[in-house]
Amino acid sequence: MATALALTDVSLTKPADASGACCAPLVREAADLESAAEIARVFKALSDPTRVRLLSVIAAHDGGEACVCDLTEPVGLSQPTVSHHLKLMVDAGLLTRDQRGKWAYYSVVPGALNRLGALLTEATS
Amino acid sequence: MATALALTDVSLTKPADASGACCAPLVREAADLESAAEIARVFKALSDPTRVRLLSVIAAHDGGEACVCDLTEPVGLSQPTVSHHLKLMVDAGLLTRDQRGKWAYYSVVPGALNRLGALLTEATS
DNA sequence: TCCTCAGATCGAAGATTTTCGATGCGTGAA
DNA sequence: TTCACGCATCGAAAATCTTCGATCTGAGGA
Repeated sequence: MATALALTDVSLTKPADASGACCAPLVREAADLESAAEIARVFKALSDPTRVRLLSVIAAHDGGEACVCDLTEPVGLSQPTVSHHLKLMVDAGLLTRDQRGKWAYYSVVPGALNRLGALLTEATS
Repeated sequence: MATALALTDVSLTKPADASGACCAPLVREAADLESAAEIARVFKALSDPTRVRLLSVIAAHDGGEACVCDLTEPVGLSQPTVSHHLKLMVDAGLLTRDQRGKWAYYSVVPGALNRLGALLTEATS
């Protein structure tokens, strides 16, 4: 299985300029099996309170990035658990990991949340 | 516990016209424990491929609504399983249920997906 | 080289989810 | 009233997820 199914894959599955330009991709037509699974995988990355907090803390952190040591205390979980959640979000294409020296810095993938939100939001203003 | 935590609750938690008007609510500041749990609960409703398909099929169906008998065949699962998934989405505030005669018609809550998408999308065009 | 530290990985325990067949409930028709 | 139908609910089995302590790896300093 592919380990790095980024959000770009989801948006590429259903071009925004398809037939009807009325609704959000999810609403426009019945999603096929494959794209439904891709979409669900990304939403699953945000389906846990701990991961929502991690994403939020990272984004609000200084410079838009944070290392694991910055994250264990805010969420009150062990280091292996935090590492596990971060890996899930990296695999989902929501976060990137950058190793600098002894530290691993995580940051939100630019545009990832926007692309995910566009799946849900109608095109009509 | 409250069974009907609709999406409106989520958006009310963090008013869009807060301090900084730069980013999406999720990114603006560290989400507290309570709102993170609320947000995750709604995303969890979309974290299963079957539920993504159900939502999509319902929205694309004639009149924007569908009964359970219309949904079992597209997703290829048993009637109790489909009923279970639909109940989860109703509880999450994504669907409404309308019983008419012997049939129960499900439809997407107007604006629910838009509000959810607004959580992810930056305010700046 | 050796030690320390940050973080990933490895089992494993417990909780949650997904799914089904069986059954109960309410509606409308006979 | 009785029957058939649509759907919800009820266990229960299997799969998946969350979490942890223990351990491994890799980088930097002494």
